[in-house]
Amino acid sequence: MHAHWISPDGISAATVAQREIAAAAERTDRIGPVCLVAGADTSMKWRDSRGPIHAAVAPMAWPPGNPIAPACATLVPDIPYVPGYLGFRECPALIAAWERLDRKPDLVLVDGHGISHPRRCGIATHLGVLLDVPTIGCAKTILCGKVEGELGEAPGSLAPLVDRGEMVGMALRTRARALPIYVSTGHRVSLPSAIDWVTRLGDGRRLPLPIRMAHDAANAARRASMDQ
DNA sequence: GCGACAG
DNA sequence: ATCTTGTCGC
Repeated sequence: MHAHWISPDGISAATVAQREIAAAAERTDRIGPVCLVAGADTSMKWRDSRGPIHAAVAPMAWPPGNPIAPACATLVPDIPYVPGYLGFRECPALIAAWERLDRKPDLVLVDGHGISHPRRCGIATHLGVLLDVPTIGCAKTILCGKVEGELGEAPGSLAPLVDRGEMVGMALRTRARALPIYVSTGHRVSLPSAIDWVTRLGDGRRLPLPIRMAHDAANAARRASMDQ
């Protein structure tokens, strides 16, 4: 692990780091028993790309059981949002939240892409490699590639997401009459397993439950810090 | 050079 | 990502 995987010195160093992280990422299953599965997301003020980032990691017992408190952290990012480099902006805050957890989750669903990224290094892959934890990417829109064929209308329908001849993820219809989400391998989880987990963790909404819990917790942290 | 561009 | 209320439809 290298310092420039977290804070590279400039855009070209960041690009080099992403290629190294992508090479270190594992696309096959290396998951232990899953007792705790988490969602990870961030929240920030409107039109304030340099303002503080509020990150949350929200664990849930698996199989579902007693509620578990999410962990949050707030950090001012070094860089504004640049498409393709989200991991450098948001991973530090997410890692700070992760370190506040009493029990570390066995699997993390991240809001954003895994390997469905121009250099196969989306935020789910970035975070997974930095923490050496199994991760899955769940994105609401495409960053690169295109959906091959027609996606069915029924919940559970799948269609490959292909970039430069490589299948990098799947479009998944999680809910009737809703746009699909794009599921990809982050780290240490195969694509079929990723689809299985996202399906199992779905509860009739577009995004899987752990990601929504993290989204809500990050928003609550931001609001608490704002009106005060 | 042009267009596209997660959160 | 985020602002903001109601309103319409299943």
